[in-house]
Amino acid sequence: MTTVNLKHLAKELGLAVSTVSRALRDSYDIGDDTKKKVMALAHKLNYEPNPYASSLRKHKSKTIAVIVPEIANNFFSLAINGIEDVAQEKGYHVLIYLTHENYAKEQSITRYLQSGRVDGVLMSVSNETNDIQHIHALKQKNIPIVFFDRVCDNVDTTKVTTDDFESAFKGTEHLIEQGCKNIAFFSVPSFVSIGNKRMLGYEEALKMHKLKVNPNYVVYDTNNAEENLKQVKRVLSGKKRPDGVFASVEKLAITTYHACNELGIQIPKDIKVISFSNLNTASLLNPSLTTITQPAYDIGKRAATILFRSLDKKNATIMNEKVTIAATLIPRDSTRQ
Amino acid sequence: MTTVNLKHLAKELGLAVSTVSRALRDSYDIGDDTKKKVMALAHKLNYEPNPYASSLRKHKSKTIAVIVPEIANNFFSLAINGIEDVAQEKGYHVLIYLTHENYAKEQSITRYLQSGRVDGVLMSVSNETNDIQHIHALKQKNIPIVFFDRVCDNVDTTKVTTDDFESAFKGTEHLIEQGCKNIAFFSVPSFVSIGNKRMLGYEEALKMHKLKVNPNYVVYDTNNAEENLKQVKRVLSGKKRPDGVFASVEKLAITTYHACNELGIQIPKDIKVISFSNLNTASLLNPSLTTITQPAYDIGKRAATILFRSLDKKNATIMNEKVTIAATLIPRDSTRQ
DNA sequence: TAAAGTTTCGAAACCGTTTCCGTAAATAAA
DNA sequence: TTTATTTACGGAAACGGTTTCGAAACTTTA
Repeated sequence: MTTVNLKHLAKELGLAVSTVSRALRDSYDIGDDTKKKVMALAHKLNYEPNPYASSLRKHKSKTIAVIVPEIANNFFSLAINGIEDVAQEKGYHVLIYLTHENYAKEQSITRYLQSGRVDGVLMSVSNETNDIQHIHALKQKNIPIVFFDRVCDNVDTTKVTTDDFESAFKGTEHLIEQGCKNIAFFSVPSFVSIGNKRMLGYEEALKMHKLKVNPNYVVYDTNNAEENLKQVKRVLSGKKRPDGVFASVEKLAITTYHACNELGIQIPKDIKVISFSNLNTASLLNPSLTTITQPAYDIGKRAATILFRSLDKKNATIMNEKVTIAATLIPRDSTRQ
Repeated sequence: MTTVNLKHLAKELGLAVSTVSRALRDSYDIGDDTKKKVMALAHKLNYEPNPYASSLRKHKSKTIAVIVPEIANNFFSLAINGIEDVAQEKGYHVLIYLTHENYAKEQSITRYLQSGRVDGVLMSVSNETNDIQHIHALKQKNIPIVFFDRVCDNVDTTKVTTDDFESAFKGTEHLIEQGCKNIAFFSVPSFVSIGNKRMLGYEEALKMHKLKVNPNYVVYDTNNAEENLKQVKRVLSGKKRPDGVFASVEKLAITTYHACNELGIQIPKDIKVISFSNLNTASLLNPSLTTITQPAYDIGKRAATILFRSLDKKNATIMNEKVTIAATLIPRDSTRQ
């Protein structure tokens, strides 16, 4: 009930508040025996320093924000896992904010974070985010940001991603090697970093193999499951049905499976499917799904490590660099010839 | 850079800090025109109140902690989704802590939270948690806790769960109806709330149908994927192989699929499988998996709503009640006769 | 017109830590 | 012994809000 604070400890020990404070943080100018006495009483009374008082005084909260589009998604939940692991190790706390792929929400969240509640931000932008005013506003308040996966290329900071271009290129090439000639591309809008890079990799592979890019084969995530299914079915039941699908996001691979089930299209006989995905059941699907698997946990861990390293210095400056971690292509039945 | 605070606003307006503070919070005893002036300037200068100063003074942080065993898990990520949704709506912030099913971690987290960093806690205990001292310590600091899914029955507070006993009963009965006579049970340790209740439901169904409970058919999650696979394979390759598997947690259903693949056991011909699961690809598995699906999102939402309702009152008291939300059994191919 | 009430605002205390500054005692140097 | 230096600690300001108390200025009532 009556929460124990420095004043209580000080009174009980006949010391000054400042002395107790320094003793607890093992300051060099406090005698060893007083330190011991203070520590002992603090431990006995279960003293826990008030983080708000400390943060107010120090202008440091030992807290970061993680802003992601969604959490019920294998990639993001794994990334958060990685983030939380280093956070716990470094003594940081992590606040979670979901944008639900909604730009307005993303804006109001970043807006709020200018208050100084967090020391830094880890972020994967929503697929509606076209403008970066809100990001710059945060940076101007000296709050460092590290992007992961879905980055803003024209913001000066570190971005941790997979090799999206190369992976998309290889994935598309894999489909071509398996005999596909008409390859559909299901993705997020191309102003989103990953949408753009993966699209470019896909197109490059097609060009390299003298296949033509068919704009009718492209579907963008609408952020609405039913609408997505409708769009995918439209493409798969068009007059010239594709014989391969490159899904740039897991969600649309699932949609493709459902669409094929409904339309009676057989994978991989009629159409082959490959997807960026972190499904841990990919090998158990019917048919098992060929995936380009991103090291989601490592990406989160890496991004967090970079952020914390900068936060632990006095001048929290973050390099403008791109950190790329390779994804791995795991061939399975969905692309078997 | 130079963060704008109340003092700046006050000086610029020629008002007292207290006046500005009250104007911004629309206090009744400030004139309308001064209010407007204050609001205007605050908006113009992009003023964001310092949450730490406010929390320090008010002893309220508008922040809750969510403590879960893991996050790369469909149930928990969906639950967190529900939690974050209401939190955002109510203007609360959510701190995430992962225990990784580790009791020591759970202890140190709850220990730390006694500092008053959060106003309340939403929690699903680890499967190592046998003792509840750390929970009581939190309660004695007047920090309300609401449990969800994995609860502590002997703590006086609200617990939000699914109807674990009934669901396990029905799930087991479903296997029996599909012709199973020797049903294995793969679960979490039985001192965990869900482990216990689901086990009882399973046993009750067996008794009701005059089937005997075979302790050799029980496998408990060891928190180690390889070990789990070994245990499951041991049971599935024993002299008297079960013809049905009730997986109390999704993870072990996946393990069962892998084990069957490796051992050449066919589902559902040789063995039928049902599982508590929130896999959104359950219908796409090979074979599609019969699931008992918990309304994870709703559970999170419900638990959060209850917590916030109590926090918004002055005397944060939480009823000692059990809120039960029904799970739904979705029959699929893995239990087809 | 004086007394009473209302409206609108300012001064200052307060929340719990951290930190700057100062000082008395103990030790070292001259 | 006197003077410098170190050691060990106390006092008080500061962080940025919120809240209590009170007091002008203005309005209403008798």
